[in-house]
Amino acid sequence: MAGNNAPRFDHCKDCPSQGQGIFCELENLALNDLSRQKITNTFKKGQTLFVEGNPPYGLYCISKGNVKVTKMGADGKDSIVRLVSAGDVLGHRSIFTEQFYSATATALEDTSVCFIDKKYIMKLVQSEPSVAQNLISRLGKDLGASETKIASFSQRNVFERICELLLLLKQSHGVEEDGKFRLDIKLTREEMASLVGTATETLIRFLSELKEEKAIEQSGKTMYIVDEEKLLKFANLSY
Amino acid sequence: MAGNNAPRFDHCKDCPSQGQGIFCELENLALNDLSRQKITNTFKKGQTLFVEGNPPYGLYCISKGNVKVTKMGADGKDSIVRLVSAGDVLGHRSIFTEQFYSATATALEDTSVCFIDKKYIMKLVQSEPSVAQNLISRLGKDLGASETKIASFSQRNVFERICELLLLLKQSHGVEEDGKFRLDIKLTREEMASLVGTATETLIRFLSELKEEKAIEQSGKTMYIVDEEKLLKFANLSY
DNA sequence: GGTCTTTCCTGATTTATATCATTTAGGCTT
DNA sequence: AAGCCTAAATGATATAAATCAGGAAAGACC
Repeated sequence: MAGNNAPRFDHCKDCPSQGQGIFCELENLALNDLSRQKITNTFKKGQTLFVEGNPPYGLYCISKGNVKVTKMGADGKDSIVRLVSAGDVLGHRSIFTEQFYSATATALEDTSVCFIDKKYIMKLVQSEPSVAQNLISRLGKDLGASETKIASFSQRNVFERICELLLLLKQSHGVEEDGKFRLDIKLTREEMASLVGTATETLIRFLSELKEEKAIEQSGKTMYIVDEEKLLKFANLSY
Repeated sequence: MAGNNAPRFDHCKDCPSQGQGIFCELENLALNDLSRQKITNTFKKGQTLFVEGNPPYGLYCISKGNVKVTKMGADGKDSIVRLVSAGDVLGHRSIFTEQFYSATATALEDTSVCFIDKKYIMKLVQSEPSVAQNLISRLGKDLGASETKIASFSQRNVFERICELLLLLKQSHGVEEDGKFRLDIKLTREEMASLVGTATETLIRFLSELKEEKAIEQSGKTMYIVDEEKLLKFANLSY
């Protein structure tokens, strides 16, 4: 209906999060209302959705692209504390804790994001138990992943954590392509190093080792998981 | 009314969590019902409330004592990922994610805990928006603390993390006593080391250093924060 | 009060990883 | 296609923190 260059107001029922989003259980009527309320934004690679220290404006639903969540360090060295992908929500932590954003969200590639006003999402949580429950579930999973990472820092060395990261990325962003798994996410070495909490040089060294071991492959910027078993063994994991 | 040795069914309105608990906004009627539903348990130091890998039974509300949440490592070396104190809830993460317990909860001292059945708390989240919202807020804060810890692992050295831990403990368990702050929580050196992700010997060395610097004091098993400013400076923090 | 066991503490040594310093290779831009 | 810039890779060295080892308190138990 809308012209070619008109702003797009896609309906929520066409969202790629379908089936695992927090609004999936909403009735048609409520979903229509939500669709009218939300605003669809696009962010280019490197642009920030929100910045640490600012007051939260609302909830973000990623419909396309990957986003990193970072916390600033004392000497300007940021750490990635979470990755958020299409179908995930973002900013849900800060809204309900009545705290300012405790981290910065930056687009890793060109992303498309639905924004839902704080007031509206607060109302929705009051009136729609399914939304509340899904938010609780989401936060619970995020907390679980976060605590797993904390334990990893204490219990595993850098090499093991790198293998663990590759396995996690395979799980969340792996796309099967003739036997291998292409990682459908664009991360620099620096970003990967930040994810496991090590120096960039150290990460690169171990990645080279994993290439020699034929556990991973690389073609241009894209990385492939070739031998998952090997990574599992290296990481001292069994999942 | 009840006899001296009868099991105790204290009413929720007498709970020490008052004012910050997740059930505070409940009407009298709902609170009475909850009080009848819950079971009050006691755990001695070292006993487990629940164990990693088991299915979740329900929600725990700590009414007295401190509890550590640990994740097992490959070589049997556990890491503490969270501390839970009187007024806090526990087990809330696993209930709604439909996952098994991803960690073990162990009493650090003799504790008193209210247990609320899984079915009942699920129902409560559906029917009482305030409970849902408080749970979201709790989880959000937990996630925030957890991600702060992740960033600390990447950005700070062991000495800085130890100072940070002492500051956090002062905030959560500090009791002012003639100028100093007594830490009202019983942690072994091994447990403190686990909290910052270092070796016990290393932690002890740095604690000795902090004693020499007159930043902390110790009398028997109890620890005192003497000079908060110094700790803030050492930790490279400003909060 | 004395033994036993656990926790705490200090010292010496090793090692994993950070840091510093170059080199190489990909991606853009013109 | 040549040049430029940023990211990736590798080598050499430094260092923070782990590990190994032994002793001193401090509780626990009889």
